[in-house]
Amino acid sequence: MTVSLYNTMTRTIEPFRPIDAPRVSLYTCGPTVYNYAHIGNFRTFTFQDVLRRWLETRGHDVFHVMNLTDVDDKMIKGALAKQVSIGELAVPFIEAFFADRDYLRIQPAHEYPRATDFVAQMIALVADLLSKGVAYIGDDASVYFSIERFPAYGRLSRLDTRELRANASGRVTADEYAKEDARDFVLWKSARPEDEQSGAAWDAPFGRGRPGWHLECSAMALGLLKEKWGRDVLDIHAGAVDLVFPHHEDEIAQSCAHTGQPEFANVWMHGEFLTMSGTKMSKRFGNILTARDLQEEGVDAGAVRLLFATTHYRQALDFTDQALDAAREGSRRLGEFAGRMASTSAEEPGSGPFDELAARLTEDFAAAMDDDLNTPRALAALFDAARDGNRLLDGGESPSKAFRDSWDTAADVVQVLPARTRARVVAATGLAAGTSKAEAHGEDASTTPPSDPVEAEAWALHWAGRRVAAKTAKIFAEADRIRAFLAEHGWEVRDNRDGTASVQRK
RNA sequence: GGCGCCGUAGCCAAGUGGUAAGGCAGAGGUCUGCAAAACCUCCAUCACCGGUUCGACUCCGGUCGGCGCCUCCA
Repeated sequence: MTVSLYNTMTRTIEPFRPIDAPRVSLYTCGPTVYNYAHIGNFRTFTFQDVLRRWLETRGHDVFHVMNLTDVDDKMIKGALAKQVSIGELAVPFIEAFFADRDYLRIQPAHEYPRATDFVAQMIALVADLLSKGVAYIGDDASVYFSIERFPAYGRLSRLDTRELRANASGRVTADEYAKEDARDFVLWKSARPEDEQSGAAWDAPFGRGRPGWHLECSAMALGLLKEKWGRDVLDIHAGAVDLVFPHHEDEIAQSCAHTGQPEFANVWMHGEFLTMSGTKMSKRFGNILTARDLQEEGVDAGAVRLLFATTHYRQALDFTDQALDAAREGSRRLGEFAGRMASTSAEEPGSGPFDELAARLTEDFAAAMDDDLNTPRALAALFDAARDGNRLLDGGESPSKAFRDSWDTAADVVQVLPARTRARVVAATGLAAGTSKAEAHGEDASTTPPSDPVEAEAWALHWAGRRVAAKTAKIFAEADRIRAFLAEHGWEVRDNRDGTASVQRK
């Protein structure tokens, strides 16, 4: 079996054939760093993360580039509002983006080129397009790409089959267009005073100005790929659906006109939107939820990723509290099982039934993922394995190495387990490791938890130990009282089958 | 106006021309001092109307409803 992916260019799912296997070049459109990225953005980045992880699991050597857009209208506007340069505006938001990425357990790309670091390459690209005659300088001194002189234009978004309505989205400001054809797009915008003021203007042979939006991706993708592997065609280019037109369409035009290749990328992948109460999450609608909002609410990234993974990446996903709660609970259950399995000895050879489970999990998970990253089905395989695995554990079977490996592989690709899977265990004697005898008798047991997380856990374990002791002595009222007391402080106590107890922060 | 997507149980969500994965919630059990966890059982006929077919949720046509894109939005 090989991985099959839906290609927006052909509108079909096709077997993925790298140009130079096992090498795979992956270019994904990153954030514009004028603000915090919202979870709609991160849904896309998470889908790309799953894509990359699965390709790597399948043995591909992935070279992943994600650009950071640090020069465009929004950057300039934001910089002017804060009286800083676009470069200064970008720094904190890039840092925030990386922090959010780490929170969501998205693997770092190999390269995060900033548009402003590639101005020289972009200028060279524009110069080349001018010399090739597919670009021209308009009346406003900006440089435009001529659609007319690039007949292949419009293949990705099927432009030939539709008619464009001028400014149908109402998003175009009153830009005067000094273009020969309404569909021509800008490669290089001549400098305006506000560009100069925010540090967004560069000298170029064809006039001082700044790059058009689409230009950076072509310049950086081609530049880095050439440097890395000497190639000028990408294996996969991915982004969200709103980039199909015009962004990716224009990238193709620029890039192919420059390289002379028939394709800029062999596979184009686009993720659907995340909506909030049914409408697209967008800064312009004000219905924004950021990753850090969730983090501050104490939502584990595993739950967020499970929520994302329950819907196929090409389907719209409506973000609701109820859906998030469901994902939290599911993630918790998977984590519970993983924790149970981890607490069994890995030394034991494991039982046959677990080997059968392993075979099924491996096969079902891979089949689902190979089928255009069908994460909902892949999760079903994971949940099946957890259920059946729990049943085997209940029956006293021990997990085999094959099963552990299969589980770890699957769990690693989707990353839907909670970060904290295991509750610490306190022994049946009622004494946690390191607990002194005096403490066990309660002389200096504090009734308020320490603020330090490590000490707090020791504190909770101490009380859990006292509860076990009370239970052993059949003083159930005391045992119940301690459990309620710990619950008040956010700790859950659980009795295990073997007479031990565990604590976990709620 | 053009192009396109979607409508499956209380909620979320896969899926196949032959009678519907999985998750959450709910109900009833097993276990348990209690609780939790875990496991077991139960819980849909796939928006509506026509058509094609031996047979459609799955194919075709239409209706209704929701959503996206249409020049710098992930």
